[in-house]
Amino acid sequence: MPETPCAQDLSIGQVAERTGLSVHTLRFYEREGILANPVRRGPGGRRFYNEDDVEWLRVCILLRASGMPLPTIRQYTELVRQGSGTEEERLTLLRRHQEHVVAQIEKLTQCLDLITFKVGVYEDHLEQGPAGQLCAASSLPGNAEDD
Amino acid sequence: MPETPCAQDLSIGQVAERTGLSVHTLRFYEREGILANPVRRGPGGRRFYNEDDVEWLRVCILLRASGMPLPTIRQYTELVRQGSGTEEERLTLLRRHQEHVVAQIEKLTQCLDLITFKVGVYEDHLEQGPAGQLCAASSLPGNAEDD
DNA sequence: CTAGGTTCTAGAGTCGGCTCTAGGGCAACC
DNA sequence: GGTTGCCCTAGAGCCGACTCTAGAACCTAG
Repeated sequence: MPETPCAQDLSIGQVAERTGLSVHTLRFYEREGILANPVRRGPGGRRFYNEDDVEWLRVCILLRASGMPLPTIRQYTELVRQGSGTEEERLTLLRRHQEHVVAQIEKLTQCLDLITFKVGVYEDHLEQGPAGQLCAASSLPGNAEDD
Repeated sequence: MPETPCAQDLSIGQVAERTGLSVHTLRFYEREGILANPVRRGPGGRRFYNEDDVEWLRVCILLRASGMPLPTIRQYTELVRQGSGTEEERLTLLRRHQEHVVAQIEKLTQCLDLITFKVGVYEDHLEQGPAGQLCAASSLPGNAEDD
């Protein structure tokens, strides 16, 4: 049922601009059930969004950015769509993801430590023997890496 | 030129065990040029690895885990294979990745903040109205999310 | 001597997450 | 009335990183 678009309605292109997603991705997300409210359609079947949709998308983008897979986002979206009564489940889902993100940060911090260590090693190495290979045997055996 | 395997040589299966990669992935990584030294072959064309290879793989796994794409790992591997003289390039590559990881951690920390906030909101909500929906209008309009 | 386990190669398949194409509609401007 | 520009659908294509299959060789134990 195509409604008359009102002032604050946004076209898919405008939403793309505001969210940084492509129009392709917006349609794709819709197919994937990632939109909290069903998209209204204007004449000619054109989608209309509002600011709430944009807000919701921003949340989804953030969830994606933190590694939540689309199926999980859909699950969360469905819970929200079902309205009150699903709060506990939403909480559970968010908590699980929270743990996931914490774990990711820990892992990355670990990696960062090693990378930073390696960077340090190379910096020292380049400071000490800047031009040629003065001390040839210092770090040869294949990988100077392994310590 | 199949060499005689010596005591510390490891089969692909043993390396898989030690690294947590599958044998498939090990062969795949080899094809992708991710191994610092060329894999030696025993009779029947069987691969033999040593502890250094395992160490190198562990580094690669860590780089992967921190989001370095395989082509970049290959690039790094090639620099290492080329030996001394490429230290500056390796440093540049590692520094770039370092920045990347730092940015990732920042992003994730941002996401975590929002998720934690949301978790808090739901916790409060569930504490206040635990059983039924006593305060029906408190968070209805589609997404209780948008603030 | 056979059965089971490990390995080999080349190449196909999978999965997640987009991204793009073809083919068409509608509206506005020149 | 043609051109430009945004929009539509259905479906194909792509990319990264694996993951698996088929068919065959080898080694070891029973």
